[in-house]
Amino acid sequence: MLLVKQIREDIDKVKASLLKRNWKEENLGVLDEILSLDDQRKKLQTDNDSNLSLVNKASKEIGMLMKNGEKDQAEAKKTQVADLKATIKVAEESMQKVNTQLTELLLSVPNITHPSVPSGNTDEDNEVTKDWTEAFPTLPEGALPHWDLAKKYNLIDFELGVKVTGAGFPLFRGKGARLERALINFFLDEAHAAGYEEIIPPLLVNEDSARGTGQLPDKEGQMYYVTKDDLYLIPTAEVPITNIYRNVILKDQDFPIKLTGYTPCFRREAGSYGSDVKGLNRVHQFDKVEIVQIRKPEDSYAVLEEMVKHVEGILTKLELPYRILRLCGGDIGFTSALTYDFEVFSAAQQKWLEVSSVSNFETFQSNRLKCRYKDENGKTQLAHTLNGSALALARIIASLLENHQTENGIKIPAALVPYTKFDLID
RNA sequence: GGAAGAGUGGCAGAGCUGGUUUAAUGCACCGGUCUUGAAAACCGGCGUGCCUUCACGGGCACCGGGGGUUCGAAUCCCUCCUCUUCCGCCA
Repeated sequence: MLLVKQIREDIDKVKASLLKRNWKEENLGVLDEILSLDDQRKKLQTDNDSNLSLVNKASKEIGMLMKNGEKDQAEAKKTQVADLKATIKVAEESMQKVNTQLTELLLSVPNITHPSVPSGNTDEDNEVTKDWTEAFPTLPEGALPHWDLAKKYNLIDFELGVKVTGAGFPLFRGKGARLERALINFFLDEAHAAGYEEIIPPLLVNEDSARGTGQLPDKEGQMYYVTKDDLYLIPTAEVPITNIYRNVILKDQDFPIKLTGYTPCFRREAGSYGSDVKGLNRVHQFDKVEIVQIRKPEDSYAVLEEMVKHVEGILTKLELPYRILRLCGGDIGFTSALTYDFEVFSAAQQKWLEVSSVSNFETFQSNRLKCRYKDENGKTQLAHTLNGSALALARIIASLLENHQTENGIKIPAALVPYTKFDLID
């Protein structure tokens, strides 16, 4: 959520950013509406505060009068106060109305994009910031997509997942399960080596947490919700891990904050049926290792690059051909200021598959979270939050299987063998 | 799941028979005096959000969350949450 201050200080910048996100010119009026509502809010508060002040003074006087036994005067004061309170009640109702409206509008405005974000409408307008220049893997005759490979080698049983739970809940078995577990450990070790503290968070979160990272109110339908206990299944480890810092004021020595965590992720994916749902491309439950950083604003963009390098390192060790995209205004997420997507080329499907997304949210998320720090002048400032998948398991398994298939079976990359304890799936 | 007790500022801890409490006091922390330096001692500062002011400053709200009673609530009432202890159940 943007601060009103951000809009007030440079409304043209915000407008330009919205246009880059392909907002229609006529919808930009929401910004002026926000400023006008904020003005109303200030006016109402100023007036109401002075009335409250009068009530406080009068109450003290009544106390004194009562003590001195001057009952009549005290009663007279009381009726005065009653009038004030009637006024206050009305004022507070309109304040609440204005505040609700203001929040609602603020929630509808996406983050200000970084100047480097290219304009564009669709994923075709994303900027390739690092392309794959080497040769793509050459696969044997009759190379298969991962869903066929998974079946052939008995790694993933989608039908059993359907039987036990339903569509989109894959069941891993045998070497498939062991490969999954190996990747989790490999990713966590990589993150640990890069200085991230490992967290095993709860997999269900309360409403405050879902609100803190912005899943509520807008993405409500994407989360599984346990009505009986009023809890949400996490769609990503970002939610519980980032919420560690909800309502926190950090000190200088708390930085840098670098956290990683493995969790299963649960997504209802409502409304997305029909597109790219085959195999592991889109599932309701998948494993992911997430990296999260909370940093001071002056560091956040260098940190974003560092996180990109981290993901690159992993993909290199997995011997997967990848490219990096800087998402354009039309494709970048609502909450992000700058996002890099990683895509792995699947030689079997002959297409690029998205495997990771690394973003800087600047203060957009921390404003909602109320995650702040004291700067060198002792002033409280919003921190910057960043996160990225490092990596999402399901799609990495898919690309590993597809790219490393040989006539004899699927070759496990050398870096992963210490984790799998086998070097070939056959 | 049942019973009892408790939730106060970074921590500890008073206030909780409603009205000089602007939330005492101690510790921690920051600045200063003293000192060659440090410690001690002394002096001052020391929560968050919002409104207002060029500024100094002033105002409002917040004592687990929400609601209520009252002219006035940390203090009384309702409700929810959390923690502690005991009982029950259980990996």
